[in-house]
Amino acid sequence: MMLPSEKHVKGSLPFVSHALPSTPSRGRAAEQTCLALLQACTSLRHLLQTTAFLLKSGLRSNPLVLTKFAAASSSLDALEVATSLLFSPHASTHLYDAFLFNTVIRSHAQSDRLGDRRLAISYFSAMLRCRLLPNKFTFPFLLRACASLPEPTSVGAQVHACVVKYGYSSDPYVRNTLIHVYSGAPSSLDSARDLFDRMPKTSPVTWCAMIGGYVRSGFSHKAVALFREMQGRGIQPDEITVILVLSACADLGALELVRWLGSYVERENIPKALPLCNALLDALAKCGDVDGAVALFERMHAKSIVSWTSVIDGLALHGRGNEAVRVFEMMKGAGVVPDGVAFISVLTACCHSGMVEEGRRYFDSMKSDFGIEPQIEHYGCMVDLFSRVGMVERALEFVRTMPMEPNPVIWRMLIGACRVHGRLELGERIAKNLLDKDPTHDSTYVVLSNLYALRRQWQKKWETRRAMSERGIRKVPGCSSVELNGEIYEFIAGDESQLKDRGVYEMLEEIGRKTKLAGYVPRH
DNA sequence: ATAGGGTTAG
Repeated sequence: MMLPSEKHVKGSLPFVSHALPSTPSRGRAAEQTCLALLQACTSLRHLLQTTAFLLKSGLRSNPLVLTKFAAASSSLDALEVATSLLFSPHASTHLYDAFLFNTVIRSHAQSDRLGDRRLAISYFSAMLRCRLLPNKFTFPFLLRACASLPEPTSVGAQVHACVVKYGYSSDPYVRNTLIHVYSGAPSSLDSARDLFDRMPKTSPVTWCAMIGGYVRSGFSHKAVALFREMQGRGIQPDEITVILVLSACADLGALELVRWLGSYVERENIPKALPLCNALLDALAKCGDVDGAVALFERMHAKSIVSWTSVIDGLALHGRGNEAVRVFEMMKGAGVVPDGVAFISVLTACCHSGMVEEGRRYFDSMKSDFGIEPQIEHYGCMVDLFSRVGMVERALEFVRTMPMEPNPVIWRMLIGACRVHGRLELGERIAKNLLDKDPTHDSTYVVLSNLYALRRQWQKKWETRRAMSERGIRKVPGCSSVELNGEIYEFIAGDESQLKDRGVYEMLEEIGRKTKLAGYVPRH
């Protein structure tokens, strides 16, 4: 039988397994064939067939083939196939090279499974154990894995030490990625900023790493401030900068800046790729211009699940639950399959508009129609839904049937429901329980002491306050922001200093008067 | 043969 040539294999896509020789020859021809087969792999089955060929041809010690094999496995989401071959007891590790490890590390770093990303770091250790030197490509791959761990800083700092040890600490790619890693957690934001400030030469990527870090760590106003600094230095924001700043605006409600960014994109002819349109759409909706968002949505020629979800969420957030549900149904009608995030948005819509039975139906349809296992956030939506309409028993029953341990967010929703609907003893029991589990959370104390105040149990209220201060816990003031004439102001509960002279508090009183006139009865 | 920053989430 003739050995299939590279041309033969490429021309016979999809895979033709009968073209495989039964007794493959060794050497260069086998290598070429295997590489071509790997390139043509489009399914797990192809990959396994190619693995069989690879083993039969004695190619398991060929670094080039192994590297391509790792890359092919990665794109087929079959990392374990690659690593079980690469790192089996029969493998001859002395033939490994840095390129192979880079490929394995990159594949694992890109995976959406947390376990894989942790493995990326293990493979780096394995690389060092094989006495291979990491090169300039290794660290950006490795740091990307660190950035998406739940604890980016601790692992990141260890990798940083290696960066220094192997002499890559002045490489701009590595430095940008380090800023990205450190800026992902509030505890290491200062380290990130320090690296950023000491960058000899910045690129738009450097700015984005820092701005994006502020957004991810929940410091959107700092993200906007840094964006202003960037503009002040005459650096042109690129597409990704705009996306990040829009995301900060969505958080801050900075509608004027959103509109400015929209016109900037038009003026500078920045390509309006889908993620940019989605960011603009979401920011408009979150900042209150839901109709503007819907208009943009209708103009967009390409829409993804993100676009639909942003619209649904925007409508839900502004109390337009019926429209949100209608858009969700339109999305399904358009053949877009909802994911877990889309379900959160439609459940939020039901929640904000009191649609209990609709919410229940959507919750059930997640699993039955789409095979999506509800996460704790979805259970949270349901608890919130029942709680808001006063169905405290039903909320409690729902929590009892949850397959996972309720988180503090859910307990606090229940406490809120108990308080609003007069189930004070029950609320007290839950709050005390929660306090035992997590004695460091500030607002649990406040909520409990307010419950005592409602029942006129002043002694207990005082004791709760004392326990709080004895444990050194202070209430972090609630915070929001307002945009006035293009400036963004922090708006902190109990601190009137910054906005005193700007008519903000007069406006607040005005709003308070109007809501009371409309029939609102304030409760504690 | 291989690099850095990116949109939705009670």
